[in-house]
Amino acid sequence: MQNLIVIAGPTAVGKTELALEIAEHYGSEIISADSRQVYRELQIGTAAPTAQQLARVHHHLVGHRSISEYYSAYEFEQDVLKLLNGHFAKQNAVVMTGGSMMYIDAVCNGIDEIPTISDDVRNLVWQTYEKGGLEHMLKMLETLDPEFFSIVDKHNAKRVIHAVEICLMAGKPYSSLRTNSAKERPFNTIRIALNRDRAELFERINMRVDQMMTDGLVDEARKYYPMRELNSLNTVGYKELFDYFDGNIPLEEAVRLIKRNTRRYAKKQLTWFRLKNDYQWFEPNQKEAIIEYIDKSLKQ
RNA sequence: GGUGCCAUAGCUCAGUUGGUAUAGCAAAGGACUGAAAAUCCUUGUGUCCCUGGUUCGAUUCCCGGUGGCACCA
Repeated sequence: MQNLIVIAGPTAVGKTELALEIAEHYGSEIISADSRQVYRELQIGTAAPTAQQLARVHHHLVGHRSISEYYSAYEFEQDVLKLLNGHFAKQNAVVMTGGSMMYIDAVCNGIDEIPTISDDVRNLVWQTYEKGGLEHMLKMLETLDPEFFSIVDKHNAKRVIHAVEICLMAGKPYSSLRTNSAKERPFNTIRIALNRDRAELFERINMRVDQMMTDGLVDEARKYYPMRELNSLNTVGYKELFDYFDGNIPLEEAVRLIKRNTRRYAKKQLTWFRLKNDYQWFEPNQKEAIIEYIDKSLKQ
């Protein structure tokens, strides 16, 4: 049986290096589960694997899209399933590592089938939102899908708007498409999450941001500044620098905010992985224990 | 050594005419099913430097310490 070894954890915890070692140990390649490293233009700010690391182990789903392309958890799920059925079909163990919570979830548990929103519908709904505001969107949703309306976070415009989009696109209520159940997978998943002392983690984050700055993050961000409206650029490390380019904040303030927002992101990841209590937790330096755990969990 | 000022949350600080207390920054907890590094919600975390005194009651007033800063020697 195929085994998918998932190595999750907060940003900057040390996933990349450990995943390389685990992959080398099992003679596997690596599937990256990172919603920003998929964009080939974003190298420095996403801490994408270096040429050296890529040479050590072959990586998949890194830099395979352009920032102008649409990509989502669903596409990621499809891409991974395709790899597992094709390229990795004969492999007993495959390593997947990254910090994108929903992407990992889409692969491990599946994601409900809903229609992809067309540009027409998306534009229409957003124009409606801009004109009528959140109040109006809530009213629309209440009519289109009273069931989802009753449970949606009514402060979260993005969720409300998306639900309306889905209803309009599908021609039926979003809630009718929600299965609330995990998909059966033909492979066994072994889920490992990495963590370390929080002060130490935050220190690593701060230092990594400083390193990104000396590696030329400002130049990288400036190159894509004209395209800042793209969703792919609504990303920590870039959006703060765009504010700096706008003249709204000094550079050192942008750097401070990048560090803070990265720390907050790490905290959010920890919350997610912790509450999905099917992860086995380790410190990144417990390589031997991790391998022992994997060996024990591998299914033939 | 002398004089003055200061000591409150992790940091910078407000305040209490005596009834155990603010803010900002930082932080903590949580939600999440096709844009998720996105988006959204909640939360003040405290020997008010220490000892003693006055008082029903002291973080607040007084004495004495301790530490810091400034000035004078």
